[in-house]
Amino acid sequence: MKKNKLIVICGATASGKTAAGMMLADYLDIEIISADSRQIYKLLNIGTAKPTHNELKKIHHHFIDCVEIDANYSAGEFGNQAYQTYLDIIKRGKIPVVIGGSGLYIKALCEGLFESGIVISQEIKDTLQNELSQKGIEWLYEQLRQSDMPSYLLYKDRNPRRILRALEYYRATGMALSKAHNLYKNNRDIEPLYFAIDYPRDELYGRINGRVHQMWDMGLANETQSVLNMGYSPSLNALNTVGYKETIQYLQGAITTEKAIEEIQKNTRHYAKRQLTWFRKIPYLHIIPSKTRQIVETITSSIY
RNA sequence: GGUUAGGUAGCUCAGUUGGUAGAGCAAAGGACUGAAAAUCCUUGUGUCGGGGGUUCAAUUCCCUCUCUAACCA
Repeated sequence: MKKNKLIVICGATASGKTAAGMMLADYLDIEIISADSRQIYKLLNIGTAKPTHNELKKIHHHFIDCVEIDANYSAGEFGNQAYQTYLDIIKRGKIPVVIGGSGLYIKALCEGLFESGIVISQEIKDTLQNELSQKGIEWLYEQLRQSDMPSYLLYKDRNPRRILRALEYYRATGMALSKAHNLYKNNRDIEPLYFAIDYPRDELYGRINGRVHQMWDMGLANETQSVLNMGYSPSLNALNTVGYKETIQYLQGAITTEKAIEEIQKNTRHYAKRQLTWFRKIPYLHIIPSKTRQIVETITSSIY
């Protein structure tokens, strides 16, 4: 099967991905598939640095503002939906361009996560959550040893999220997650062309610090307050997001404005660092210096 | 000028009954196939403010200088 090339622009937060997309649109007839796990939510605008109304009007963006803030969403779901969107864009004769900072979302779209069609019940998840808080991570880890040896060896760091995930899959299906990974491969007929926008670290951190101030001045606190006023719980996954979790603390009176801004800046830097770790390992990654002209030139020249 | 409390890792501090020191945070690196802006792992040598003294040995005791804070003049 001949694989279709797919342009993917990644990069840490605040590295100018949106702007790069806008530049590209002047040269190519593109539609953007956003691979961003937070811009996908409705109501979260300022803190997620969503593209502006004008930008959204200029280029058709997919997967922005399309999930309720209290919905359970996942990378796998995104991967499948975005793949359909990708096929549709191709069919209409346009060029799809993936832009985003969520590494796992990009992977889910371009490579596909494993696919077994299993939906895990809330009951199983809640039970495991209780076991974690009552019996502790070591007990769960031991459960994993008995049910899924490869995962047991893989998750030596005792990351509760990953152990929980492996166990819930096992309890729901009776099959080890590691086995399912090998059994249900999901190959996509996509040949991704990865481009990463690169900034010197201190310059990137400077941009992040500046942008957080902008967000605050644009009314991040008001936006957060109005979401809470609608009755949504502060513990929603969507609100467990850099920018919002600190602002919630501020609104609750736990920290000052200055502290909130500092914390958001710091946590955004941490986030950016994790993104860079993820992107660095992508094979055949084209690294583009942070000059928009070069971004367009590099991308257009490499797709033909 | 005087008194007191301090000057220990980038920051906030702990500690050594004298044998050259350790936490948290920051920072850096890493993992991550359905919660991923999430979650988790690894990494700590620094003239222990300067100088002198006592001692086999001082960052730790003594003297002195210096800086900071508070209070008293």
